[in-house]
Amino acid sequence: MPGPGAEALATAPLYERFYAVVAQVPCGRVVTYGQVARWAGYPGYARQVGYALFRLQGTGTAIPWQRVINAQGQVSYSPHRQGYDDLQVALLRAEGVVFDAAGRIDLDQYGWHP
DNA sequence: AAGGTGACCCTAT
DNA sequence: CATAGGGCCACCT
Repeated sequence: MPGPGAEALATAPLYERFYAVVAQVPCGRVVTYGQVARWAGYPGYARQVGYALFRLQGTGTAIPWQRVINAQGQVSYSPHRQGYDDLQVALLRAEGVVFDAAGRIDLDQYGWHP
C-alpha cells in the first residue's frame, strides 16, 4: 500500500518538505537554512525555511528545529521568537555543541554533510 | 490586489 | 573580521 505517500508528498506544503530534511539531522550536528532549502530541492528558499521553523513554535514537535542555524554559524535571534532563540542555544549545548566566545558554532566541526 | 515583512544568504566595502 | 546593501519568495494584512 502506497498509503498517503508519493502523491500526498508531491503536493505537500513547502514547510512539510523542509521538516522532512531537518528530521534527518543527527543529534549534536547542525545545518544551515540554505542547506535545508537546497536539500529539499528548493535552492534560494532559505527565508522560507526560517518561516517554516517559526511555525513550529509552541507545537511541541519532535522535529529537531534547534539544529538549524544561519550560514554564519550563529543562532538567529529575533524578538518574534519569544525566547525560543535562547532555548535553541541551551538545547544545542545539551547535545554537546560548543559555542565560541562570540556565540558562533564551528561549522567545519559540527556542520552535517550527509 | 498590492505592498510590507522576515528563525536568510551572498557580495562588496 | 564587522557592516551594509541588494536579492530572495511565501505569507499576511
